[in-house]
Amino acid sequence: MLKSINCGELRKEHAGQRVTLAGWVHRRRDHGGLIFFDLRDRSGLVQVVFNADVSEDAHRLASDVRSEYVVQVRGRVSERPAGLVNPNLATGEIEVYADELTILNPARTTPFPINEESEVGEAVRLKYRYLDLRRRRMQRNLMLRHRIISHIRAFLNERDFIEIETPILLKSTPEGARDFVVPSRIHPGKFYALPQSPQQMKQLLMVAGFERYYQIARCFRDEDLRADRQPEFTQLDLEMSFVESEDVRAIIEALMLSLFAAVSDKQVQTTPFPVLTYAEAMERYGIDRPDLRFGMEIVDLTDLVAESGFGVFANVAAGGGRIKAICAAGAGGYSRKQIDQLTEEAKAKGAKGLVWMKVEAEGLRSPIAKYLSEEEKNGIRERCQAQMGDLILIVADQAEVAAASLGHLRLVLGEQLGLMDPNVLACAWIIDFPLLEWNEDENRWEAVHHPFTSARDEDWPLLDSDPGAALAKAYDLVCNGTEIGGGSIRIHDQGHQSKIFAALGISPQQAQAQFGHMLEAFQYGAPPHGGIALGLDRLIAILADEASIRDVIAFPKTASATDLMLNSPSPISPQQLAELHIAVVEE
RNA sequence: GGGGGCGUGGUGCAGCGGUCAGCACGCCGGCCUGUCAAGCCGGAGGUCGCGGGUUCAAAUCCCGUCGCUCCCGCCA
Repeated sequence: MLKSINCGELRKEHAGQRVTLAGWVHRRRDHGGLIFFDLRDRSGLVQVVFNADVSEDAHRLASDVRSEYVVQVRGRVSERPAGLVNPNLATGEIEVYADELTILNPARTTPFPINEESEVGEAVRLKYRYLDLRRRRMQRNLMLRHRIISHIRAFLNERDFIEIETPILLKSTPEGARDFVVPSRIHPGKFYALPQSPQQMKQLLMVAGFERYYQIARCFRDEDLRADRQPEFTQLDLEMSFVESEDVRAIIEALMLSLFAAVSDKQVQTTPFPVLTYAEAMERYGIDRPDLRFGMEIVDLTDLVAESGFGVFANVAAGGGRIKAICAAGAGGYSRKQIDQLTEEAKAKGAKGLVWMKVEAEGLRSPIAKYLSEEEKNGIRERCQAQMGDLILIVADQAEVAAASLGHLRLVLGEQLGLMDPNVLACAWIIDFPLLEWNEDENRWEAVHHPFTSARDEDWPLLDSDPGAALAKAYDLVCNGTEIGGGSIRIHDQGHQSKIFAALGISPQQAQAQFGHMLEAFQYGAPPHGGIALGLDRLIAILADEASIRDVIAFPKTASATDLMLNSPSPISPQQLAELHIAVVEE
């Protein structure tokens, strides 16, 4: 080893010891005859002192050293004199008097500072990702990521789960996201697909009798990117045999609580995690992944204003729509401009307009106040539990539009009013999702979760009569308004699976071609089973207080799915193309 | 596919028709034995992303384009 101890581990009790350190020069302070280095390795910083009186050679060499040089230092650990202790440094009670310095490797001036937390444009960070990763923020994030994944493995191993790897070269399926495909050299014109998730494989592992499987699985989806979506991302993929929804949720909830306690100072808002039905979430929060760190729930005013003198309310109510509201506590002072912005936000989600009411000493102040009776105004105020100084926002529209637009406004206001406490983890389960949803464009039913999801036992007959009303044995885990996981109890018999395929408009021939292996497997004694997949990047980002999952991934892609360091994707040679039987078509 | 924001020395930013491309940090040189964002003195460094247009005059206005980013669509 080129070092005897890590920089950041040195403490007062090491005083007097002779040590060898190796690391990067974080910062250099040159006082002429006296030179200080902050020497950095993964463990942290320690101050190294070069005194011309101690070693003239080392001191002379030290004056040539610059930031980010890789050096080896030998010297004696010494307690700092009184008054020279640095309380901001873990190693601040000591320093190392160097008598020997070796430059292991010099460094060019870096394109951005490594030794400070200043903002740097993301393009530059990504081009020099290896330097960005040297900075404290990314070191911290990736070490947190490691601790989280280690904890998950230990927790599941302890509970008899078996980690099994599944193929990266898989088969393309029509359902779901766009596949990344890999051409076959051996089979002209044929392609593998990268897994969107190991869904089918993990079910087949249940058929194989492993009973409890997990995998830290890389998944690939060729869709457009977002702050929380990368073309490749990591899931905790998990599957269990002989379980019901509650069993899967229980083990994941226990895992989450144990994980949070182990790696985070954040407070879990509610345990056990609240369980909301999808319908309830949509009704109260206008979204299927509500941020439960704050209230401001959506209330329904339809019954109060159905006969209102305000024509819009009466007409919407008469037309089968709903009049819904949220009450933003303390936002009664919002300016005209601020309310206009809220109106734009509501319109972006489909609302035709936004009615506002300010609760003031003289009563409700609102452009529509004059059209409302005292009874209506009092009713609204009471239903909204509005206090003096609050702002009530009302949308009258089809139920879905009213809910979606108010759900969006709720998040905008939650942000503006500072209601999203970053030190709180508000987790919840969302259950009873619809099994199917109607795809207008393709004029057919689609699986909401995936085509292997079981309907609730009592809902199977609905597939024939009212497919949209059937609810699934599916569950999502939501934390602070982010969906961090989803799963379901699967279908484990051929009959139900065929019924789903039929409902999805997949012919028996198509089903056989695409999913024949699954249907066949179900005939050989498939156990009842279910599982879940957690988006680890999102979970880690929440725990790391990062807004983008790029900041918890070592080498992420840009929003346009490129790698600025590798310059990928890139063309391949005509020889490679020929071998793969691929012709590139110029557009 | 669509909409918004940004692009100016190495980094972060200011300048948004005409003195002037400026500030901070960094970098280079000098001085300096107790700093820890060391200090002091001096210095170098930019075809203002790229292309076109408007104008007597463009970093500044317009069009296009490229890159980064946020959002919508998309993401079983």
